[in-house]
Amino acid sequence: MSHEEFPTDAPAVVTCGLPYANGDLHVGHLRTYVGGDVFSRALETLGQQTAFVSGSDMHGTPVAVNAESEGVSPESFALEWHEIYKETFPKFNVDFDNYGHTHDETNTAITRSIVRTLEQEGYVYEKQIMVAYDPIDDQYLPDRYVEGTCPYCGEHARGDECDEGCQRHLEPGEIEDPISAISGNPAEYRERTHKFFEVSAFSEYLSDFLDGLEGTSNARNQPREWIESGLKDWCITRDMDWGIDYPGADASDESSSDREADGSSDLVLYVWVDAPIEYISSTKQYTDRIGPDVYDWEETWRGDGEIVHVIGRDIIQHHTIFWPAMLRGAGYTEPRAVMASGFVTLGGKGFSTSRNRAVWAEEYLEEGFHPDLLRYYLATNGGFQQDVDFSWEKFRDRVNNELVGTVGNFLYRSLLFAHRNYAGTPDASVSPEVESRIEEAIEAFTAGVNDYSIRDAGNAAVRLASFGNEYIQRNEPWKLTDDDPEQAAQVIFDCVQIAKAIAVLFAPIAPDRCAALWAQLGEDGSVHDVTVDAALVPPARSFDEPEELFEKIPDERVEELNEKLEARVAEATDDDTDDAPGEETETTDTTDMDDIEPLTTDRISFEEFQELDIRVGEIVSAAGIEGADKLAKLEVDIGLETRQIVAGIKQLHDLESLPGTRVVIVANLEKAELFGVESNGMLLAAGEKADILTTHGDAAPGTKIR
RNA sequence: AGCGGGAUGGGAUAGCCAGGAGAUUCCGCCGGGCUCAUAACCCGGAGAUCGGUAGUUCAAAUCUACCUCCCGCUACCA
Repeated sequence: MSHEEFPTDAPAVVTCGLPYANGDLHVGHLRTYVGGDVFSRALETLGQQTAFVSGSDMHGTPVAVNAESEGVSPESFALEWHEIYKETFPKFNVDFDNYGHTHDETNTAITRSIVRTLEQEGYVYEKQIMVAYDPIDDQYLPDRYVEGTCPYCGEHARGDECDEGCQRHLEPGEIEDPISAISGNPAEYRERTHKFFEVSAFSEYLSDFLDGLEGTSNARNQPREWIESGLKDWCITRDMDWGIDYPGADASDESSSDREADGSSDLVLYVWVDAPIEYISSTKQYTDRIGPDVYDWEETWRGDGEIVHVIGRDIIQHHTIFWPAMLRGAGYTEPRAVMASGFVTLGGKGFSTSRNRAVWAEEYLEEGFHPDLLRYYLATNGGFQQDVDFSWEKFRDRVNNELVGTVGNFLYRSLLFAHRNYAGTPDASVSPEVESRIEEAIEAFTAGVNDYSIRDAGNAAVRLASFGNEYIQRNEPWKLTDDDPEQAAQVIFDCVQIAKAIAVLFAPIAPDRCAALWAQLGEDGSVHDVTVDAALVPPARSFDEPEELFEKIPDERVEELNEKLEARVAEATDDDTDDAPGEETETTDTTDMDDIEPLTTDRISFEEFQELDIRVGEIVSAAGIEGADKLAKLEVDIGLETRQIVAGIKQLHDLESLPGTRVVIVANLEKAELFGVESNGMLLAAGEKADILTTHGDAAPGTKIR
């Protein structure tokens, strides 16, 4: 299916993946929201009627568990985060037309209505499954509420997946020796009736849907595997209180009070059912607020709307399989595009919230940086689906060279010249050369939007500014004011026209700075209310002395920020060396086996050596990691605790003979995830053959090596 | 392991989907210019056989196959 180019006559909605209400936002998260905001603003600049919505994702086991551990209700726990998000986004000029949350009345009502429709259409069936239950606290234990032993590898595992061991996803009822994660009570299994959504019925539809899906290619390609290998039906209910109650079979259920009625009484909907529905609900709330004559949510979601989902690439499947199947089954409009962003790395490595290795949203602002700078960086640093690396150095370079040097400088030099010599725009009209160059920029901008490339759209303005610098330089108006005043006026008029075009075309990326520029140009109204045509409308006659739009970031600031970050990481790392391990993993390589090569000439200090916590350990168990050629998972007793360590020794040793072997490990190496298995330390071994180091005597496990 | 995304001058990135003059932009480097401008800006130059191998083609960074190395995903985590 091919789509008409933007702008179309239909209303569009741009949605951002819902932030999950249980933690702070960092620069990595911001990428998706900035991306969505830029895209929706750009659509509007093209003249497309657009709603931009999102909301907080309030439900789910993690919220319930975290709330429990803090001793507050899930609702107030999630609402607290919701309020924070709601306040944070505008600070980055991410201006949703509506920002709701999944627990509000609108979402509850629409969710129930959709689920009922799916039932009526015959897409939902019941099935008995085993669910863990805490008989002492009289509580069912879905997902992460239960812990126990993995039936496959014998590791300690969470109810939903073997998070420490083999990484398998566990079906409810599979885990052995279940205990409650909340109370610690031993749990038992009970047979429960759950609801399943017949996703498998949609495989043909979804396959066609993907063929016509626009956006980034990863969103189109990644889910194909699932369809080709056969879609599984989807359990859409959970045994818990926190969530949207599963709508009763009869149409008469109103609130959530009647939950003891029948077999499905305690069931709430799985969070991934009501989360995307918030896109619809949020749009409806927008309509409710401004009136259907301005924006009609039903035309969008039940008519011919242009639905664009902006998400992180980790939730592609939800938006390209489950969600369109639900929409289809319930008779809603299918999405036109899914834009799945790549991740943001920090200095080449993954963000790690537990190690505090992150640049937090609040922190960025507290450091005094303008939000538009970060927007520019995130939006234009690479293709949307590509990973983007953030570092203060790169940030400084791009701000100083591109925003200050190219864009800011062009605007300032032109407008200052215009103001000084003409008190505004000189009397002239745009030259053919500049007019066509601006038209070119508009085309590039439009093409960028239609390619779902916010980078291209953003660069259109920067390129135009670059042309402006070249143009003013080439024409040297400062020489012409005396020799050829008419020509000087012409050149400066052109420059002001370019400045105005930049204001229009760059506004999606830098809304605040472009609004300031617009005002500086003496234009009426808001730059956010105009469309691309305004770029060629003659500029206002008079304006005041301009101000510099962007400021340079001094090198010292970068050093300072890097030091702060390092110090913080060091502190966080120290903290968890000797106690609770953090949950987050880091993408680092521990597989680098030394070749027999030259000696390193760089010397390290004794202090640096002492930072290594090297210990004697004893292998308790060893097993190959399924699917991996070289990796083996080891349990190593290091006295104080038993560590899981992944080592590249699978084919080099007889794993069965390893238990009992005394080994040497680095205990404070940062954690890594190898082949999906967490490695908490490093086994020392020599050379390509991985000759395992041991001790000569019989030092006990845990003995420190120095 | 399967699947997805990468591998392009010193660094970072574009192009590839719609194959065609030895390739974009930013930084860095060398040389020059300008002085309106936030030591900014403009011009010129050096520098890449576009991860490897084999194909298709008159023609491949761009298509196909295989391979290597990174990153990610793999459904009842959100």
